[in-house]
Amino acid sequence: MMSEFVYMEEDWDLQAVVRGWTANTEDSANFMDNSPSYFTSSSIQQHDYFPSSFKENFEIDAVSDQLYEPFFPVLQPLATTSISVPCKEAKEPQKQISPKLITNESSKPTTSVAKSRSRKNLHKKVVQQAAEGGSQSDMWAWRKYGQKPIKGSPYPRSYYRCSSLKGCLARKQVERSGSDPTQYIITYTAEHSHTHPTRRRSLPGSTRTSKSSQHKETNMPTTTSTEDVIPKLEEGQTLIMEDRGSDEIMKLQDMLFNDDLFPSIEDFEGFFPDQYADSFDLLTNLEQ
DNA sequence: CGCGTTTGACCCGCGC
DNA sequence: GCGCGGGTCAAACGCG
Repeated sequence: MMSEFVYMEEDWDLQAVVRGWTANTEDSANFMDNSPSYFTSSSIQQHDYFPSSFKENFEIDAVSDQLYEPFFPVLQPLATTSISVPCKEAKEPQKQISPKLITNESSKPTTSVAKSRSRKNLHKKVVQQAAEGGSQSDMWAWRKYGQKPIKGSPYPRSYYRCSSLKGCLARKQVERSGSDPTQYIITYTAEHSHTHPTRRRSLPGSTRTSKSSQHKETNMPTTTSTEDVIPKLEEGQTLIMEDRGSDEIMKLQDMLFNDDLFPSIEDFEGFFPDQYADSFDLLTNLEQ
């Protein structure tokens, strides 16, 4: 599976193509061989897009780093051959949106339709190209709010908004590539105004999956899949994810993004008993 | 009942 | 000012 990320700036000019998440790239090979150096507590701490509870849980020690490292998106400086990503916002201090502020804003009644329909304040734009079924969805919950035929394209464009939190400005557009109908262009605009939604592991009725949740044109589910997590890409960073198969990822992400239920050693032991046997033993001994 | 999609209407930015 | 194209709204409806 291969996907491409295209990071676009505020003026919508194409800035860079960031390749990610193919298991065949040299970076991915290095990632597998030298994983401890790729994912450390400090590296987690550097990136604000990890939910706070996530960071707290993972600021443990090197042993736990080794235990968890394969499951998460890894950000690293671009290789010298990669295209740099000019980013105005990156040169300015990080503007953190407080959840309280968002809540207040979203609670305001939408008295002005024109204001809510402003299209010039979406700022960042991340475009992902994925093969059919290759990027079925992400960990966010999306709700379709429109579909429009696009001039020059035989395929319509579907519009989605984040349904995890009222007032979240995150948007997502999905359209089939005109040049290659097997490819889908997924465009993310704006950013989530909240941390990742808490997800319970396979609670009956906790996740809605129905036939109606499939795109009519794209035949891609809009919620609850796992294969791509799109964090906020900053200047000079590359997202690399390892494809472990949807079932494993679903289970792992269910555990790892759950604010209330931190996985136990036993949870992980079932997933990678051989690869991490030593680490499990070590961690178990430390706890005793 | 809550949450999802569908779809026609509406709104806005932009080019002419 | 006008028309076009794209983005959003919101009512209607479906599903579990």
